[in-house]
Amino acid sequence: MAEACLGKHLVFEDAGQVVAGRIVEAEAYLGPEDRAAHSFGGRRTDRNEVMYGPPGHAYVFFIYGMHFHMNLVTDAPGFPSAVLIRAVEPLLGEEVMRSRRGNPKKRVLLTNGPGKLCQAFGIHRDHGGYDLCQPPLYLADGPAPQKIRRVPRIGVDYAGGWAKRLLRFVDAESSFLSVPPPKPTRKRGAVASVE
DNA sequence: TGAATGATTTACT
DNA sequence: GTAAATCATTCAA
Repeated sequence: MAEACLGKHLVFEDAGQVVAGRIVEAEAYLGPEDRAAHSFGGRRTDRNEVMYGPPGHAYVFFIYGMHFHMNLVTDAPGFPSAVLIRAVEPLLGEEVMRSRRGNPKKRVLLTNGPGKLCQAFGIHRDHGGYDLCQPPLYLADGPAPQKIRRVPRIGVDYAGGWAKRLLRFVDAESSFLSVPPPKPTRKRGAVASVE
């Protein structure tokens, strides 16, 4: 599921401005069993409520007092799994992104991180729960990456054994990744078939 | 009612 | 490389 998100185009129409990006990095969060997920333990709260709803919706949350993250709810109602969008490549509205991000010198700094891309897209708390199948926030088909790499997730070391799981999917050829892949290993698959 | 913490980013040493 | 910024949500009392 998370793998299928790579290459898709994330489009957001807001205030007459249209911004779009190609997803190059995503992480899977697997419901009640995943210690790194907000839905761990089956706790159903106001914040993660949307993860328990139908798939295809946006789960946006505020973290660290200053950043937003965007997820795609991926599983059936009642099972809280989601895919975190960690990085995209700018396609449309790059100037809008640039102004929102404070005119960074390097184009890559616009969207190479979860908090960065949300700021660039202008996504915030109020967009949580949006249906991603229709405007103003939606996904469109795009070319799949030629080389997809599975690597451990980022920033979830506290998750015990789950931190080692290869639940992060990246476009190996993209230069917009939030963190460069650890090793140029070419071996993939052969790990937990969880998705 | 109060304290702890996080799916991060940025700046500074 | 290390530390600070900063607040909604969560856990404890």
